[in-house]
Amino acid sequence: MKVSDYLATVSLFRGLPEKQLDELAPAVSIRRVRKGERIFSEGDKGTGFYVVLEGQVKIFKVGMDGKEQIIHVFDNGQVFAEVALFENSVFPAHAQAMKDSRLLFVPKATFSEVIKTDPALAMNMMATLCLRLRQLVNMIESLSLKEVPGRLAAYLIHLGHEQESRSSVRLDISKTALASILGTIPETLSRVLKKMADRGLIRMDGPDIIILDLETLEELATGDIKLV
Amino acid sequence: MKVSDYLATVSLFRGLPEKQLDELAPAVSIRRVRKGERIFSEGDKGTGFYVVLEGQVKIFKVGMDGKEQIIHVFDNGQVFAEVALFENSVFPAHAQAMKDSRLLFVPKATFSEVIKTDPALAMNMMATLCLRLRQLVNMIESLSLKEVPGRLAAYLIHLGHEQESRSSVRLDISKTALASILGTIPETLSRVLKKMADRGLIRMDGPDIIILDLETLEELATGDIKLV
DNA sequence: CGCTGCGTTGAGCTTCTTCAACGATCGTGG
DNA sequence: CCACGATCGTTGAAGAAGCTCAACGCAGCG
Repeated sequence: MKVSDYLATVSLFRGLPEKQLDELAPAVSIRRVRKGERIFSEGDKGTGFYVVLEGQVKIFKVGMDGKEQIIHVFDNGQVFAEVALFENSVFPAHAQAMKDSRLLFVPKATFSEVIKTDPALAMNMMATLCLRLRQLVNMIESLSLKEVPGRLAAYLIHLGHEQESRSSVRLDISKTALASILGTIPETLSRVLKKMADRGLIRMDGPDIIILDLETLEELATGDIKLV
Repeated sequence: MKVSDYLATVSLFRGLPEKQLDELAPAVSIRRVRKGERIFSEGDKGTGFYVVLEGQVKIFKVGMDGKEQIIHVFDNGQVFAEVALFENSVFPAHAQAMKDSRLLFVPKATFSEVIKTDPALAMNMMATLCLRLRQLVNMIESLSLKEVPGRLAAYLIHLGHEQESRSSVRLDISKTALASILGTIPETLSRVLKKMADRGLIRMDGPDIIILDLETLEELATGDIKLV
């Protein structure tokens, strides 16, 4: 598989003429990282951005006590760290592989050249950035306006939509990581999950969660009811 | 003052050839809103974006109990609601004037035309979006990793940098609004401010806050110490 | 086999919110 | 000009939510 074929599968590059892809291809490189390996750290100078070819990557901040807040988890085909391209400054958070992964690295200079001359690529990039903005706004809403059960319910529903399965959902991450995404700690998540199971809203089966009562979950997510 | 002169003062349009500005100018309109007036609501279709010529605008989400989380406050010269341009969908949050304001409205279609043909404008726009992204990431960090005193300390320091005054800081918003920005409620903010004043970290004087002990504030912001 | 990381459970405590009340300020209308 | 209501900020007391700390089971893996 050629590099330009990889590029073509990335939504960021969708619709780009082959000519442009061929221009990018020779400059990109593939980086393999192992589970747990740090990809970059907050404050590092951004020399380019990444595409996840295979594996899983988390973007996170660390509080002074060591507690992690996961900002984002990226899977196959997704682009991350584009922020570094436009502010010629530094990464705002850390990136670490959650599984053994293969990443495509696109150097800033090369990409800048292409994007300056290609409005379509610029439009794609802006769409990607806007999508990300939207997600972060929702995350802020969740963190500040909802309690943990509400956030969890929203997350499960979201996951259900993503996996197009109305009844069963697979967590593709550890529960510790999920806790961090939800802005809480494993103990609290465990208790909330248990409570949801007790109430008959879900059933747990290892990495799978079976949604038994979607309606009540939705009421939890909107804050209409509480999980007392 | 011509419309294109207004446009030239906006950082988003900085460096644009006059020709492009003239192209935009006839399509934009000025909208006056009064304090408290809703500019758009979450879920509204985005038909364009805005520039604050004069006044102050807040972007916020509302929890089901009516509690507000302010995502952003925009003052003179700032652009907001650009998100609507690229996803042809809806606004992710509400916008409301915090003071009587004059806004410039730039319709989506016009802007899209120009941006497609002008890489410089596209680059500016991406820089704006990335800056916003960065701010939101920091906000998420704050909300999930720091306690209220830490968030407040970080906010005051940030304000000090912005206003380039190391000792005195003016809140250009109500304390209720500040509470919402910090993801808390006025009562809690009031107590924390009082505690900081008691500890000799700050002194309050109406809308001004005098920073007496920047060093300790910074330790609070990083979580090194607590405000017990 | 023992180690390590993950998940779970319990007890106590901190932080923040809720609810209620009150003072101050400001704009408005009598 | 004063009185009134509304909004904002403050303060107190009580309660809820989630965090910390500690302990333990369990699985995977060297």
